[in-house]
Amino acid sequence: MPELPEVETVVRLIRPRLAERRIESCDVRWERTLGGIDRGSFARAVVGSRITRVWRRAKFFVADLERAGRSNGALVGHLRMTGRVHVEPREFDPGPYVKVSLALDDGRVMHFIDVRKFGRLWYAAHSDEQLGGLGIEPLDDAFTGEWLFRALRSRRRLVKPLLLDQTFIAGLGNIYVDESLHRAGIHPLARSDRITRVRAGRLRDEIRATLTEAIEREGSSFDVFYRTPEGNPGGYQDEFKVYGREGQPCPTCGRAIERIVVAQRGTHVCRRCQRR
DNA sequence: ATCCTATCCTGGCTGC
DNA sequence: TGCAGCCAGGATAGGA
Repeated sequence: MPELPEVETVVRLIRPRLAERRIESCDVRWERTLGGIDRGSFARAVVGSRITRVWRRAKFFVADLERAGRSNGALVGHLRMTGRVHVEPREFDPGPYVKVSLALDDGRVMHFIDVRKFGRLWYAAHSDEQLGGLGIEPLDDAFTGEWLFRALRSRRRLVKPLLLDQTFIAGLGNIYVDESLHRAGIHPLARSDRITRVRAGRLRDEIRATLTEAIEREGSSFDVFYRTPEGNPGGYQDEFKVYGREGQPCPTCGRAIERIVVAQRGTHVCRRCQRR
């Protein structure tokens, strides 16, 4: 599923194709993708705008807009589970699952494609409408071991659901939480307020290493859904140590990886390497 | 404060 | 081969 590394990959690939482009028209095939406004309002808001900057926050991608020389809010997107973004020539066939298409002034078209319809492409007068409640960005300098230690201690929750909570740390999803916890030797059912300073520091380092390595590999593609905007799969799924490896040996100790359910999420864990 | 369940969706898989 | 039923999963709302 698209998490921080996948969205970062998407942003890096679409940025050069969107920056400085003007939106000339739009075609909305599934209105609910717009997240609450009707297609007419959406079109009035975005058509005629120029995209000034493309960036990422957590699992959101953002395209800042400007019209008549003045800031005009932003397009804010979330791929949820099966969303994809393509920026392609007019002749490109986006397939049956395209939800919103934005025609650009260089002849290309940005397509928002989504099989399961959970993804969203909002127009926001201010991007904080979607981004305001998010927690710390795990690749920011402010995300230190000491910060994480204190933050974990200030809550009394199971560590995995807490790491998935986007108001706590923004950008991690099921895959990278399982991988980071394994690399840090922490059991997903560990209580957040019982994690020591040393182990919190280790967890911070492993979260950052996991995300950084995944970005280098252009994300993870373990099923048919996630592809880069150029249609290529990512490569990080080959590095998974626990995710999707139930019954297979732990790369560290050889014990069979177990699959349990934590917070209604499939959770992959090595009982020998990960301590509660 | 925290946890649990349902909801949104549909392709793909399992089992008969 | 066909089909019913279940599952995955990010985020959120509402209830316990």
